[in-house]
This record gives sequence, C-alpha cells and structure tokens, in this order.
Amino acid sequence: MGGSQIRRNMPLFSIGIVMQLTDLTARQIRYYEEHGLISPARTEGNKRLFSLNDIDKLLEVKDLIDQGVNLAGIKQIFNVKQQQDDVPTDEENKEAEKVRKDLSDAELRKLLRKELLRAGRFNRGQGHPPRLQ
Amino acid sequence: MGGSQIRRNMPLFSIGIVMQLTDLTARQIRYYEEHGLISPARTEGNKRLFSLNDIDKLLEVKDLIDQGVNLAGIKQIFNVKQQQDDVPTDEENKEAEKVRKDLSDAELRKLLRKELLRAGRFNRGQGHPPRLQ
DNA sequence: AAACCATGTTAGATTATATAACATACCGTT
DNA sequence: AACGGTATGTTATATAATCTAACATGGTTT
Repeated sequence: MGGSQIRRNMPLFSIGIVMQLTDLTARQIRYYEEHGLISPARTEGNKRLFSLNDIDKLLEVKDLIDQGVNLAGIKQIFNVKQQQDDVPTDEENKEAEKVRKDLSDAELRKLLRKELLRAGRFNRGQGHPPRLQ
Repeated sequence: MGGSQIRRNMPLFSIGIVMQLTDLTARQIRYYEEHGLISPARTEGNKRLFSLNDIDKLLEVKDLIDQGVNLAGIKQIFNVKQQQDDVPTDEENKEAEKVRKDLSDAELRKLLRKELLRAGRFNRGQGHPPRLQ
C-alpha cells in the first residue's frame, strides 16, 4: 500500500463538478473555504481546483451541518482529526514523506499514473469517514 | 454510502486537467475525439468532460503513437479490444462483467446484492489492459 | 431589537474552453 | 521534384464557467 495520498491530494476537479458531487452550491463551497475548512488549489488563472480529499471534507461538512454543527464546531472537529492524522503510525511514511518533498510536476504526474494503473478495483481500507474513491 | 463513488466512466475532468494528466495538447485531444478514439461527455454549455476511461484511452493512444502506430491503426486496435471485452470470458459471468463496465447506481446495487446472496466473490480474471481507476 | 450566521442573488471582470480556418512538418507515391 | 494525406501548431472569435465583491434575507443569539 503506497502513496494513495498522491492521488487523493491531487488537484483535479473544477467547482462545477464538485457542486454536482457534493450537492453544495458554489456559494457554500467558497464560504467554507473562506472559513478555512478547505483550501483548494488554484490554477494559474485563479480557478479553484479540488482534490478528492477536499471533496471528502466537503461531504463531511455537509453531514455535520445537517446534524446541526456550526462552522466553528466543524473547524474544531477538523483540527482534532488533523492532529490524530499527524501521528505517524510506525513506518507508513517514508516514500510518502519523500514524495511530499521534492518532486517536479512531471515526476508527480508520472507517479500518479503509476498509482492509477495499479489501483485497480481495490476499495479503500476502512478509513475514518466514508470516502470517495 | 453517503453517496458518491467515482465511476470509471463518470464525466469529471476538464480538458485542462486531462492535458496535464496525459501530456497531450488540447489540439491532440480534440483531434483524437474527432476521429472517434474517445467520446467525452459535454456540459450543458458544450465543454468537454472526460472520464477516467477516457484518460486511459488517451494514454493508450499516446503510447501507441510513440510506437509508431497511426490513428487508423489505433482505431482498429480499439475495435478489437472492444470486441474482446464483449466476449464473456467463460467463467466470468456477464453480470460481473457488466459491473466492471459500469452502469447505473441502482443497477449496480441490485447486482451487488445478488452477488452477496450467492456468496460469490468477484475476481475478474486478470485481464487485458492496465486500467486507471 | 441588534447582531450574527449561513446562504442567496446580482453585477462586472477574467479565464478556460469551443469551433473553425489556415499553416506546416513529415511521410509515402507518383 | 511535386503531390496528397496525416498529425499537429497557431490564430481568431465566441461563449461558458468561474472569480470577487457587494448587498439581501431568513434564522439564531444575545
């Protein structure tokens, strides 16, 4: 099990697609960004580009809002999770860490392709939240 | 659960992203479409939207072109593969095959339930082309 | 009531993409 | 050598998608 994080963090989706995938309005998505719940990448021309992780988070935001949590609360929840995720579980990081550092765009793309090629039809392990894949 | 599974033929990616992912120019991608090698979906406003399958195919096109095959040849190759995929490989019951090729959500769920009832595991034979997912 | 929160709506600007036409380098034939 | 086809580059023009910013609004809190 390798760097699925490359895949999940790669900025791929326009806001239009994310709207469809999440059933959120553009206004909502931008508002959530404005309040630090997500930080989508940008194109050179300043268009937002969302990753799978961004979409996951948006779905989580939506869930929590449906359950009556306000944005401040959601922000806290995300912070907690963030801390938990930062605890490195034994050695699962070494390539992942390396990857995160110094890689040209071209290299990254190549890696992504490799990942995608073998990612096949395996569904994600049991993660925390329900996840896109 | 919550909802979105990303299907291989779900239209998700703008041409800009596909350019990055494949290292093809917009001109090339449109030209390949013009010649029937791919058929990306369109938005209401006529913008192309590519699926993972489309990207697969484009990468394959690129590979074959690098190997000196011309578009006519690639088209033939795709036709052959298409036919092969349509042949149920004996053990592979056509329902699993259908799942792999993907259709509506409702249909998929129905098939999965049936599968589970039969305690059948799916393993599609290790097959033809490496696939993105 | 006043203030705040989350979202809707509108206006105006800019980017990304579309089609279409013409240009060109590289082939293989005649 | 001239010719025609193939695959791609380039340019022009149009429009769709997205951006920011501002104002509007229905609920909640205070």
